Parts: sequence; C-alpha cells; structure tokens
Amino acid sequence: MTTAQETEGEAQSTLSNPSAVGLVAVIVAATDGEPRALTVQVGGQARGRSDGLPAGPLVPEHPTLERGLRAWVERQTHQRLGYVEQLYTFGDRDRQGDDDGGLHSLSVAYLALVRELRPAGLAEAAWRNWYHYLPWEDWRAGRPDSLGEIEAKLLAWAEGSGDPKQRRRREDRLGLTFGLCGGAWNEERVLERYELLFEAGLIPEAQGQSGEARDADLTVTGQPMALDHRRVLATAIGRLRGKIKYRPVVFELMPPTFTLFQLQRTVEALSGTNLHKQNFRRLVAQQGLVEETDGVTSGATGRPARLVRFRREVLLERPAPGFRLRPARRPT
Amino acid sequence: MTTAQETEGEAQSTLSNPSAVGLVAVIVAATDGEPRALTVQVGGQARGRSDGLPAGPLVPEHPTLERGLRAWVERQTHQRLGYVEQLYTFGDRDRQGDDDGGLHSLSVAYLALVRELRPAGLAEAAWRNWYHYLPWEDWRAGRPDSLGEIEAKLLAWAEGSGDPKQRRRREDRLGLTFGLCGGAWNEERVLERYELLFEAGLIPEAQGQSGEARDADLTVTGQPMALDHRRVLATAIGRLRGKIKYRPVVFELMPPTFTLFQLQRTVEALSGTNLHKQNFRRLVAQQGLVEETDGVTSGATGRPARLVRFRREVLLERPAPGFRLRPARRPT
DNA sequence: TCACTTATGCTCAAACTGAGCATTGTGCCG
DNA sequence: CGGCACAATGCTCAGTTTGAGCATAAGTGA
Repeated sequence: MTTAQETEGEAQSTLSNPSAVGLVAVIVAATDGEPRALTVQVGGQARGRSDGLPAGPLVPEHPTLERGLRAWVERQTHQRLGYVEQLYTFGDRDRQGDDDGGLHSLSVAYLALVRELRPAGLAEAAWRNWYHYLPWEDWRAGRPDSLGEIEAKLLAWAEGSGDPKQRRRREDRLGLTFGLCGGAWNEERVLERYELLFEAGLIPEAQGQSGEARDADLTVTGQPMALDHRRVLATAIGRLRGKIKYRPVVFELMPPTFTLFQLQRTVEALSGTNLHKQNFRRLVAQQGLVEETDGVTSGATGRPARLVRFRREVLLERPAPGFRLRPARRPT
Repeated sequence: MTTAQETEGEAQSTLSNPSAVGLVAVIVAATDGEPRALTVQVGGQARGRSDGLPAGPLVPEHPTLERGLRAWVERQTHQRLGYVEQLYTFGDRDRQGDDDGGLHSLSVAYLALVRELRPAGLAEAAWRNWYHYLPWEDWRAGRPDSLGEIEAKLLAWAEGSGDPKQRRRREDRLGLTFGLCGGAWNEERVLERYELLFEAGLIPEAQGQSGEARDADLTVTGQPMALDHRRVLATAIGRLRGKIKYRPVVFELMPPTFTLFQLQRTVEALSGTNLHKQNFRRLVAQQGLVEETDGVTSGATGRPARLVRFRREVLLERPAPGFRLRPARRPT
C-alpha cells in the first residue's frame, strides 16, 4: 500500500528503486516421445561449468516483455517460437546466486514451446531431457526407482524436526506433494516437490547445502543446474502439465501432421504419466481436436496409422479444449 | 538466449541493466455478496485524481518478493493477508504510463485475498465493487445491458478493418472473448476481453485514445483507473475465476463460519454468474469442503440455515478441491 | 504363413451432471 | 392463531462422461 503522498505526481516515479532485471527462458520441445529443454553451459572456473537455462538481460528496445523475449530467442537460436507464456518472476535474495552489489535482482521467466529442434544454434547449447534434472517426475515406466531413496530421506527430514507440530506439518506436505502418508501423486505439483526437496537439503544448489546434498547420487536427485534454474524448470513443467488439460498447447510441439499415438506419447512425456490409449483417442475425437489427413504412416512396425492434423477451429468452438489426463493403470 | 561469453563469470552480472521495478496489489474481499478490491486515489492535478490500485516500490529488505509484499501491505493496511499469489509482471513500455527516463519499468502484480474489510486504514483508500471498473463482467442479473452497446462498437471495429483477413481474425476474437458470432461466454477470459476493448479504442486509458473512448459512457465501459491498473485488475479477476474451480481459495474470503448460500453468493460474485443452488450444495458436500457447526442463522427471513466451516483436511485429501462452476439457466 | 506389433472399433457398468419437484422450518401479517 | 412468503434441504431422473477392457484389422519380419 502506498500513502497518498507517495503516489503523488503524474509519473509515479516513486516506483523506481533501480534493480537488475533479467530474462530466463525455458524453451521446450518434444521429440522421440521425450520432453526436452534447451540448456546452455554457464559458470566460470571456480565451481566448474554447469548446465543452465538460456538467460540474458532485459532488452529495453522492445515495447513488450514478451516481444523482447521472442526477438532475443529467435535471433540467437534461429528457432521460431510458437507459444510463449510468462511463467513467474523470481526475486528471492538468497537464491538468485548473486546480489549484484545491493541491487535487488529479478528474473522474469518465460516458457516457450517450439516445434522441432534445430541444431540449437550455439555451440554451448544442447537439448536435454528434462527428467535428467528432475528424475522423480517421470512415472511413465512406473514409479521411479529413485523415489524410494528420496522418500526415505524426506521422512527422515520430517522426523528430524524437534517440534512435533512442525513435524506434523512436514508430514502433511510430504503427503500432499509426494503422495506419502496416504496422499496421492499429483503430477502438477512439480514446483512444490522441488521446493520441498530444496528445503529438506537434498538439492545441491541450496547454498547452505548439507554434505548430504553435495554427495547426493545424481541419478536419485537429478542433475543440478546453475543458480536457481532447476526451480524455473520445475515451474515450467508444472505449468505446462496444468495447461495441457484445458488448452491445446501440445500441438505447438507437434509437427504439421502426426499420428494419434505420437500425440499421446507427447502428452505422456509432458505429464510424466501413461494414458489409456483407447480412451485417449476417444477424448481427442470427441473434442474435435484433430482432423484426418489422407496420409498414413509407413515403415514402422505394426499397422500403419492415419496421420492427422490439429484442427484450429476448436479454438473457436470449445471453451477449454485440452486433455484431462486420466492415467492408465499399467498397460498403455 | 545468450552467447557463451555473455554468461561467463560466476555472478552472471550481465543480467543487470537496471530497471525501475514496482509492486502492485489487487487486494480482494467479498462482503454482502459483492466482490471488492481495495483502491486508492492517485494522480496529480493535471488530469485530476483517479482510482488506482495500491502500488509502491520494491523493498529490497525482504528475502522474498512475496514476503516483501505481505509486510508492505500488512503494515499499511493492518490487514492480515490470507492468500497471496503472484499474478503477472507487466512491462509494456507504452502502457506503463511513464518511462522513468529511459529505464524499463516493470510492475510485479500480486493478488491477495482478505477475509474481512477493515476501514481500509488509509483516508485515501476505499473498497470498491470490482464490476464498477469492468461492468460487462457481471452476468449475475443476466446479460449486462451495457453489452449491447459494447458489442455494437466492437462489431463496428471489426468491420472497420480494411483487410478482410484481419477483419476475419477480429471477428474470431470477438467470438472467443465476448461470445459474439456464435461463440460462448467464458467467464475466465476477463483479460482477453479487456485487451480487446483496449485495442478497439473503447478504453479511455489508452494513450492514443479516440474521441470515442474519451466520451465513453462510463456505465457502459466502466470506471477508468490510473495507468494500466484496470488491466491488472482484469488479470486478477480472470485468475481468481479460474482458480476457484480447482483450489479452495474462496474460503480465504469467508468468515470462520458461514452458510452454504453465503458461500454460493461469494462464488457467484467472483465468477459473475449464477449457480444452481441444489447442485452447488451437492458439489460442496461431495467434495467434503465444509463441515457443519452446531450454529444456525437467525433473524433473517426464511428458514434458518446451518452454519458450516471450511474443512482444512480436504487440502490433504483431494487432489484439486474446488467448484467447477456450472451456471444455472435463469432461476437460482 | 506365423508371430508380433500397433491401430481402431465397440461395449458396459459406475460415477457425474444438469434440471427440477417436493418438503420443511421461520418470521410476518392479518 | 392460520396462512403466506421465503429460504433451506432432500431426493429423483434422464443424459453424459469415465474408466477398463475385449475384439478385430492391417502391417512387418522371420
């Protein structure tokens, strides 16, 4: 809130307080049924280089943040960005990794979806499977093995709280986010899970990292990223997993024509779960999300599949077209 | 994207490029079945004062943006903020209202829900019904009258486009957002509607405002706000309307105990639609969102209603407890 | 030609929705 | 005090939507 005096004056320039503002982008593609994010190598000599998300300064030339981001990414990667969405603005003092000399430093994070992956343009850039960084999020082959160890440590962390009230609260959170203590796994709570692991000291990026995290088995707690970028990635995944349920954004990741099964694989890749095949097709058909082309697949094993394309008209018809993911028990 | 050189160096201080960053808050309450936002008086002598949202500088003392906001609001309004959520970071050069001498100016907007409305603390602050600013969003008494005039003007705007392709696109957008041309009204697209009106020149806040907008009947296009604050408000309403469907946030606006009908009124106030009473209760009951107290209402006309309270445990049980609003035809 | 693999069609019971009708308490008004 | 108006609650019912499978079709490779 601001007092009347503070807001006096047309320009409202009391908003100032110069800060360092940067952009971060989670650029997502899906090929071969795997979800991928564009990563770059960052970091100097001291701690060695590590993977990070593409980040850069806010360019003041553009009228809009989003347009600035588009131009910046497209110039650097020669990628045509399809869908772009603002994710979140991160501004935690103690987690940005730097303080930039007393300035508050903010990162405005964006999510972008691209259709195909080009050679990534930059030498230092690479497309990486995002579960490489968050392995516990991939349930497509059943419950990830790494979860056993993670749960044990999380439970120990909850137990370790002296205050029984706090311990209760921690257990509740475990139930909510990781489905422990009788809770169910909710694939959208990616960020909450990451934050919980962070708090529990299982994430090496944490500054006051315990020896625990530093020695962590990376196949269990995943590949670290520079600064707070894994948090940004987790935010992106969570958002995307939520969005595909009520907006046809997956098609931004698909080639012009594709089979229903390829579509399913992509949705599964994003959501990290398996879907019931027949019901998936029924859903897609009912919603009118695609229309048939006269092409069929060839070459691959099994019966050839009809190629379909996205029906842009649904955007005008349906209020909220998307996939309300219903996981299959076990067989796809 | 950033070249390898640009990300060189531990501190990643190339993110810099100092900018002016401010906070804006949409503080929401619901009383007497009306949705309200806390507004303040802003602006100098030149254009006269006008309503605005509470806004202030980013305070660098706090470790987290959100905590900074909480402290700031609670200190100024003596309001205890229940739920707080980051909304969006606005950074359009041409719409911030000021350029602050070449700095890019950003506003990080937050949504906060409060349970009761205190006298608002500040002399200049007031709780206003949010439909005062966006009258076309309130469908509780049926289709708003003002929509007739709005539609006429929007259609004229679409027609007015020389390029038939652009005109087609404009018509599609009208259908999507305002439900014209055979589309359906989707109560979540608050921001899209506002932006469309803005583009169509019906919003006086637009800088290159036509005489049209300036002379607009405020009962039709709503009360203007300072700077871009109506856009922020529209963002908040849209977000909240979406959120109540899958997260029990409405309870942040309710007193400790309440009747099911009061709850329904609140949900209706937020969503701007009417709901089928019996089905609404069934939904609430099925989801286990509330538990009965042994109190009942008294005094009012009609049969006394049981008082209930929010069942916190649902947060631990249900994956996504909320109201999937199903509007009633006409009778409540 | 057989074995295998994936694509597609179709069925069925259970759960969920959208709309109403019917009944039950209360305060108020002659 | 009986009748009314007005909410609160209970309950029904048909039409959909879901979750799970069974069955068949149509290629590939041995």
